Amino acid sequence: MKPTLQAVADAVGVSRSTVSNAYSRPDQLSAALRERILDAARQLGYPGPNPTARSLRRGFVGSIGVLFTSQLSYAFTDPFAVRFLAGVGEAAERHGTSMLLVPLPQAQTDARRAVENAAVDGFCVYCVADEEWALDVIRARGLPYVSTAPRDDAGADERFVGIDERAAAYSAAAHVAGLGHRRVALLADAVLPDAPAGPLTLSGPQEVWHPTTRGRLTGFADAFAEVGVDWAGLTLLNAPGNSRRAAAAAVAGLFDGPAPPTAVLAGSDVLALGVLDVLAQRSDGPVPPVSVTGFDDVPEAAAAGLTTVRQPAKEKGRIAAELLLDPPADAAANHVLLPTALVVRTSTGPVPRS
Amino acid sequence: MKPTLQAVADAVGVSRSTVSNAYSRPDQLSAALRERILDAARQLGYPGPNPTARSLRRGFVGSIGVLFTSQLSYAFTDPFAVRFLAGVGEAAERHGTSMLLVPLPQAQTDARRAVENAAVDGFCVYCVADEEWALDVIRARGLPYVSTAPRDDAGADERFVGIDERAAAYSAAAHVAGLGHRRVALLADAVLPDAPAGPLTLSGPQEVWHPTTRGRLTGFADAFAEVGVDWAGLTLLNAPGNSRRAAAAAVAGLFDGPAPPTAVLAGSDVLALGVLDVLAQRSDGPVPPVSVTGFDDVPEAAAAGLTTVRQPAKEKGRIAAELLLDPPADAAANHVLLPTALVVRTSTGPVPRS
DNA sequence: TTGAAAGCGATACCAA
DNA sequence: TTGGTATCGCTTTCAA
Repeated sequence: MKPTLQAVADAVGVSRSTVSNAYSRPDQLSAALRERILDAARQLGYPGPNPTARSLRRGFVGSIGVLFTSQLSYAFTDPFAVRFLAGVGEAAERHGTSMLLVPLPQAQTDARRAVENAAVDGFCVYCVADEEWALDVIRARGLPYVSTAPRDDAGADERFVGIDERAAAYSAAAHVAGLGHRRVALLADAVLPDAPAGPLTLSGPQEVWHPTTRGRLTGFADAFAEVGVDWAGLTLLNAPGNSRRAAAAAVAGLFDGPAPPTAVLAGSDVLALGVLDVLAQRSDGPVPPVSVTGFDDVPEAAAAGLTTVRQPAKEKGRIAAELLLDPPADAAANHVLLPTALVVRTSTGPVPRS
Repeated sequence: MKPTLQAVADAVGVSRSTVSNAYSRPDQLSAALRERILDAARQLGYPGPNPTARSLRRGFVGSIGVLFTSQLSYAFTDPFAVRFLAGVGEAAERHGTSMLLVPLPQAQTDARRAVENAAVDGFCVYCVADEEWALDVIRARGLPYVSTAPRDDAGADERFVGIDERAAAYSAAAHVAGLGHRRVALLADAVLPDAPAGPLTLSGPQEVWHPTTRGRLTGFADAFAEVGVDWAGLTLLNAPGNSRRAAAAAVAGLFDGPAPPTAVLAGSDVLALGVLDVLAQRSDGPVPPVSVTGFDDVPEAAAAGLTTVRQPAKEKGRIAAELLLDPPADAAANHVLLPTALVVRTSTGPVPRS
């Protein structure tokens, strides 16, 4: 039987309250008595107050949840997600708070249950797919949360950290348009739920399912509309899962037609790198170069010479956690927009004369 | 006031037990009643049983802790650690268990407190530095744990997953020795606690502080002893923090002497990459090439052409978590040794004729 | 400075 | 199938 606080109290001959105070409120008893209690505890092998019982009584846990609306492995596989986590960890560490990573089962019902059962004081929601159901549960639990995906119906008091997806995407597309590209493919994750990898037809970017993807595709479209290429003139490709492999699958055969695109704008670096993988393997004779852009500026992008839009990944995580751990009094400050920057490298260039 | 289970019971006109059963043991009541209860709960905005109260009563939490005896940021920065985490996540996901990442404050006392307070059912201990104190706390709490560092006094029942550090390191060193190198530097993290970056003198590898580092350095020494280079003939360098930067600091000036080493054996890929960084920047005239080996075979190693010892990172994490989540009945199976393999790339070559 | 008593919100046994 | 009752281990007024 593991010793409890009661056992220590009995051993020393004081009440439970006093032992509790010895741990949590040293100023409530004499230093001597405290020492005596702590000694007895050591003697008995009492490991300190049971965390769960303490949490129940106190009403808070001392840890924040990080929710990835996807497989948990995504959190450690996607380079952007990893840097986001690093930021959360930094803030959590400074705050003396733990991070709980909650895996979500595939089935909706079980996933809800998982969010309901997470012993946390709040959530950072890293949105990979639909998250509305998760936010519902979190709100029902009365827990605070910070979202990183733009939400149309976000209340003014909703805590958010993110970027201006549309403007950021525009900057990349305007660069490519400025280089003269007109036959262009747009490649993104989660264009529609459950759509397979490959081309897709939508009547406009507003039909895109995922809010982040929607923002980026809209920005891409903005830039090309300005140079006379409307939405119908762009090739839209879905790459479910946001992986290099998905990107490769999505662009399969893309360059084999009579008038292949001269540029591919990807919704993430990971996808862009997947496209570069494919292009690098096309050694079937001299091929006109294809311009490729990414999004995020993950570490791998620099080595690959990828032109991309930089957004501060770690910062995003850090701020998300800080917004959760000590929310600014000023309501407006709960909505943070991070800066982005177009980083031009070697993966983009003028349209080749054919 | 948030509704409690009691409130739901009152609303439906049943007892608390029945409501509890509706959530946790559906087979204990009629489907009709269960529906009625769940409906009422929805109506009242009851988010399901309070996780903390449930944990207290049930005696377990449903999450495992991952302990990095270092800054939490290490977990997301070090490529090997990230892959380890991915493995843990995979197992946790399959098991429906959450992962708690516990940041450890610098001060020992606070760090102990953090381990005492973690609401988990067990720990995966990823050893970066001294971990003995943490294991003490965990044992006092009566919680199971899995260690990844070889421990001299490990009981037979201690769960462990790792590699034969010494033999693995030997394979790399033997390769380098076989190429003819005799003037060699060994570079490692945590050779001695609190030692600064740079050269260090020890009377033998058994004096090395950290068990993992000790194993690897011993393996290196084994190989060179076989070709007549004893411990005193090797240059030992400490690189605290296991970062590229630490490696760079450690080898500063190393190649400027009259008889510089022709090879550097690093205790990790990260350190080896740091050495390659330094070597790449030495553009002061034609320099004889220096052979470099790493350890781990992280993703970055391949691109850098680093000769290294591969160990299965993700596998290690996965098995650690599995050992924790459902320990094999067979005691011997609680001690898992993973295979390693020497991967020869371009960073090693024959000794240049000077 | 110390202790008595009242929960925190739920679960599980056992009886009905 | 359902409900009563006794905990789970601790914290926190409040009174002494």
